[in-house]
Amino acid sequence: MDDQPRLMHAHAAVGMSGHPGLSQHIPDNTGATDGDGRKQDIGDILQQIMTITDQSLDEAQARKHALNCHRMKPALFNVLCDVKEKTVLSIRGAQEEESPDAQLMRLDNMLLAEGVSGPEKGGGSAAAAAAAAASAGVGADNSTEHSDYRAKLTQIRQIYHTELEKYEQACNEFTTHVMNLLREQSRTRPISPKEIERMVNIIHRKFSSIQMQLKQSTCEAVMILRSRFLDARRKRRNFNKQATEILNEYFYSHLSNPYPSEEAKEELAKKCSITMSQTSFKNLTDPKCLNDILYIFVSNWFGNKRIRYKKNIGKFQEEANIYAARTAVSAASVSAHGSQTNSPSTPNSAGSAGSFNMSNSGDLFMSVQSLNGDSYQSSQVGANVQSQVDTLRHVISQTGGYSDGLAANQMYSPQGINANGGWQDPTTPSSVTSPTEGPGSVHSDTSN
DNA sequence: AGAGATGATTCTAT
DNA sequence: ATAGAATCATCTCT
Repeated sequence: MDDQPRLMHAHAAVGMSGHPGLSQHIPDNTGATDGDGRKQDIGDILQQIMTITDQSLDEAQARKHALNCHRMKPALFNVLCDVKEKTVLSIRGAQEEESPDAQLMRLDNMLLAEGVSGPEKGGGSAAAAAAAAASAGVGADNSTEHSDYRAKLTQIRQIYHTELEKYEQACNEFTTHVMNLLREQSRTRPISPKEIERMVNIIHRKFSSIQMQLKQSTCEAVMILRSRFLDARRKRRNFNKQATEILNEYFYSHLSNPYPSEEAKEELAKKCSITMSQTSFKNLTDPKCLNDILYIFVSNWFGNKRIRYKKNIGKFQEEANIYAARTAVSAASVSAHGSQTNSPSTPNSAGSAGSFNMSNSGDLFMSVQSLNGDSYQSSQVGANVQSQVDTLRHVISQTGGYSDGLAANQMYSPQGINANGGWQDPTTPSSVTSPTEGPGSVHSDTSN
């Protein structure tokens, strides 16, 4: 601290000796013509400046006035400004300009993507909207969740904009205030306009770092909101029984190629939506939205089903038998009806409960029919499922010569599952596979 | 409470 | 873009 006066002394003395305009004033100053006298004079002035804060207010005011009126004041002021300029620059030069721009840009981009900053739009980003749409189908109170999400996002948006406005206003106010203050003080201490400008920059930087914090916490809030919302997506609700039956029936009746085409999936989604809309999705009023969601559900369901069936065929055997038998029963009933009504190709839309509306009777049943022609008796139509299964097993074991367990296995996957356990040509939609199958194929899929 | 079932998600390959 | 595979997370049943 005590170095400074001496430093100022030295600088001032050196600065002034080289100052072209100052030498003119000096002889008038005290009447002294030698350099020592000048130094003495400046030293006095500086001394007065240094001690000005130690004095009482009145005294100080008087001194201030005296100093302001002093003839050498402008020259000294300029010199002090120069000196200060140089020292301040050398101090600041090193530490300025580390750029937080990259992070700020990232935050800005994110806020823009999330729909917090930028033009107002309904539900935020595409991703968030998709998440919202997907999750809207999950819970019973899904649409409430959806609007909840949007409401919270709007809330964050509002808070962000309010705070941003506040910061901007505060920044402007503070800048103006500081500028006025510095301008005011520049009358009594060496403050150049350049320095004021620099101070304004410093203030802006400080405020922009605050702004960055605001942006950061806004981003965090959005992330938290989103993660909470995405978590809600995992909250699953099982399909109801009818919907599962619809899907299972399709699956087991297309076991050789359980890849429903887009249209088939849409139709399955529609079928499921009838039952689902009354239970799990009763709050989802938009049928288009419901179908879209169910389409995804159907896709998921088939994906899971295929993989799990393939992994453990034995486990699903019983289920396969039941659905095969059911299909057989309904198909037989159609066929029986057909022979009576002379319309054998009529699709079974009134068959077993919840059955998918397809003209196809299913792989298994077609196998049985083609293999056994007249052995499947219409008198058995309406008999209980178990007896149907037994009959079918019996028929298969007779014609195929497989043992019971193996027969069942072979029953459902003769054409479809290859040695690797994969279905043939999984990418081909089931609706277009049948005509290209081999001569021994009995797969018939005329749905859609 | 724990096991198993099941829908959803993510990653990789095609 | 879609399927398979692995995995996660939740639901349901015992």
